[in-house]
Amino acid sequence: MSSRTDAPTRREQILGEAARLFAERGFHGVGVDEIGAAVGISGPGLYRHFAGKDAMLAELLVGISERLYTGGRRCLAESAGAGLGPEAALDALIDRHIDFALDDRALITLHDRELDRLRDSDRKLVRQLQRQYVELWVGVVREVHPALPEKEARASVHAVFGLLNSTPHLSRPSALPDRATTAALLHRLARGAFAAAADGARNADGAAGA
Amino acid sequence: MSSRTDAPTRREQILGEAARLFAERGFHGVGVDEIGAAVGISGPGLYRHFAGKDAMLAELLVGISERLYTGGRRCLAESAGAGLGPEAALDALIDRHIDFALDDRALITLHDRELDRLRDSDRKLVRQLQRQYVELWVGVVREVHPALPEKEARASVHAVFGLLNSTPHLSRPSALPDRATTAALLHRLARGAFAAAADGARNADGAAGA
DNA sequence: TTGCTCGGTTAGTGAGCGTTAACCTCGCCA
DNA sequence: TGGCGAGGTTAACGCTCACTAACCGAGCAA
Repeated sequence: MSSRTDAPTRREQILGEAARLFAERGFHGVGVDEIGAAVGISGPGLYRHFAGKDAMLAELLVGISERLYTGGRRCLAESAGAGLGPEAALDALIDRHIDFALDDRALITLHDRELDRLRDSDRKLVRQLQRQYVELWVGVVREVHPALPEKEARASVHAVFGLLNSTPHLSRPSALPDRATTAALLHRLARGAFAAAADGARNADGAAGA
Repeated sequence: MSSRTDAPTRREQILGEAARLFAERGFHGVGVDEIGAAVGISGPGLYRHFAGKDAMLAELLVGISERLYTGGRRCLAESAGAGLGPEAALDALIDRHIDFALDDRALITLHDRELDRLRDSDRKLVRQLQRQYVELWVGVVREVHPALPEKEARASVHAVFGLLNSTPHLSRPSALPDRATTAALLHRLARGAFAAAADGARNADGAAGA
């Protein structure tokens, strides 16, 4: 009984600020002194909590990949457990991902920006989790849209991730409508994209001209 | 009579390699020696062509922003000149952006990743060009889908950029279908996304519940 | 020939930064 | 009360890296 939005431990506090700073200025663009200052201690004090700057990034990236993947699995399990069909499952996956993109913008940004700064083993782990997460989506998308070939489904999933993850790239978030409207809009965009991909694949099936 | 895929000048060669390297490992992750080595000269020889590392990044980012914006304007002008409607104009914009995303993957990656490494004046310029480019799209999208409110149209355009720019993020491009198929797929995804955004906006107009 | 510019070279410098060392001070348990 | 570990501090080290200095050889014009 201690983890749920209790007072954040020092480690968590550091990770949060590090994520924000890394997302803002890039891993190499942020010094340890800055991270320390952001949590009120200075510089090398961080080494009481982490082995080094790399370790912070690794923990962030592995953490988010795991949360995305296990969260996605839980989504599908719950949806199946409730006897719902693939449409509802896809909706649930999309909504969960949108929550992530809107709530943890910094982490989303890091996720596809700083992956190659990791040690080989960590990078492999993150890549594997990402792949599994993608395959989760591909499976559901192809249940909803059986006409879509697997390769195109996978490319579509990647593209929709780009779509859903686009809001953190905005310079000033004030340009967005309120959260609920934005979430609904992103959801519609994603569903519409998948539907169009499948539609086009069906039409192009026999007639591959203009 | 000297620029069109003639032998690339040294400057262009350097810029090309720098773009590739920056995209791969980030601006701070690449040393000048590496860039030099990539074009066969070593290290400080670059300073005969550029004032510094920053200048290369600036030229790359300003260059791509300008090409996107002026390219988009030309698209619309040609489309209007041919007496075509907004649907065709939107298709042309999308296709042009897809060409960009597929041909200049490195530049697309840099474009939204390293913008804050620039001097203030350059960053302002790039931001302004980006804004103008977005507004180009917003105008056309709202002609095609008048039901879509401006704020949502703008957010949708940003999201679709994320979608179209997603392919460079792929670890290995071999996962994609061939270029023509990919381009067609991306086009369908983008159009489908816009259509769904507009559709939902129309439906949600009077009934804002579940 | 002379001499200048263009585009290289290698050596060196100075700053920034991740990391470590050495030390200090609470709070707590025996 | 005495010790000790957890979590800080400042100082310093060493490496990396952008950039500069000094030099050089080809091409070419006068």
